Amino acid sequence: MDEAKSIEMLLEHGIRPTANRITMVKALALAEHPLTMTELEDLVDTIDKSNVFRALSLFREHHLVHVLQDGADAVRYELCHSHENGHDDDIHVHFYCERCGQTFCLNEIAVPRVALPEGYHLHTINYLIKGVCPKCRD
Amino acid sequence: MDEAKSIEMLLEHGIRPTANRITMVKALALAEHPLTMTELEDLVDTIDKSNVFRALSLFREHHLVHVLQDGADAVRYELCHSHENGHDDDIHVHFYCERCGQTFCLNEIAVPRVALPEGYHLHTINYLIKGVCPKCRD
DNA sequence: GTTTATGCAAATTCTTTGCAATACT
DNA sequence: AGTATTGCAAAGAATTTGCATAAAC
Repeated sequence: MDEAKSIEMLLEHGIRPTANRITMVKALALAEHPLTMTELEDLVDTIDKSNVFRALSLFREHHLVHVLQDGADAVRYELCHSHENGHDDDIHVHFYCERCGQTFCLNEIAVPRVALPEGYHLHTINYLIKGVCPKCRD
Repeated sequence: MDEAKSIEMLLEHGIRPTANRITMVKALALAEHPLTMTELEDLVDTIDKSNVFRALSLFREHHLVHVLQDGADAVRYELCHSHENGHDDDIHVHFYCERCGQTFCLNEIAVPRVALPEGYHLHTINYLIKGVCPKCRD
């Protein structure tokens, strides 16, 4: 993702596009997988982890990233690809390979909905499949 | 859950029923919600946390408990209610209330399946809905 | 008597906060 | 000037390991 696009994304979400934040958005966009905070820290290693933490919190609040847990109980962050109404509309299925430990986005697969009991109000859904990926299947 | 039932559950999963483990199974069974390791530690506070940790790891390996993440990115443990073929068959929907922070098991709602791309092998699914529960809805 | 489980202490890792310095408007 | 952002350091919390003792078989 180029500079201009990163800045645009930040502005769209009401976040001031500082140099660090732009760097972080680019790193998140480049990674094919959702990143842990630690992985992101390593990718942008000029930026202090406290700042990475605070920026990610900000991104979350403004729905620029969403959060998911991988099968190894780690928290991972991923850029939201759509965000029309304050909700995360791009809730898609994630796959965690128990052999290689990688987390994949299955962007093409939409999360199936369930009928919630009376009174429950849905905001977003995390759908994570654990298993073995094609590469590890052999 | 009574002593005998707890022992039976442990034995069924090939785990030696020590006093501590029985206590832990009872605590997990009594709790209506999935518990974090810390919560379980507090419930069984005569047992050291290292032992709680090791027992939970053992329970996981033997599919006596399964793991899920709540909406606050905490790891929670819950007794498996069925376990016929080495997989968790009782994969049901969980609901995390963003207002009160509680995690509910919606036992009656089965997790809908998706068609996985070629080569992916499914083992289990985590389905977590985040939103607002009836009590917090007012 | 050998293996397994336990408690205590401590190491590790991950997350979060305080605060002074810097950059932005 | 005034507000927002940043880096550094350090605090806090959660998880994990080493090792010596105790319990189970």
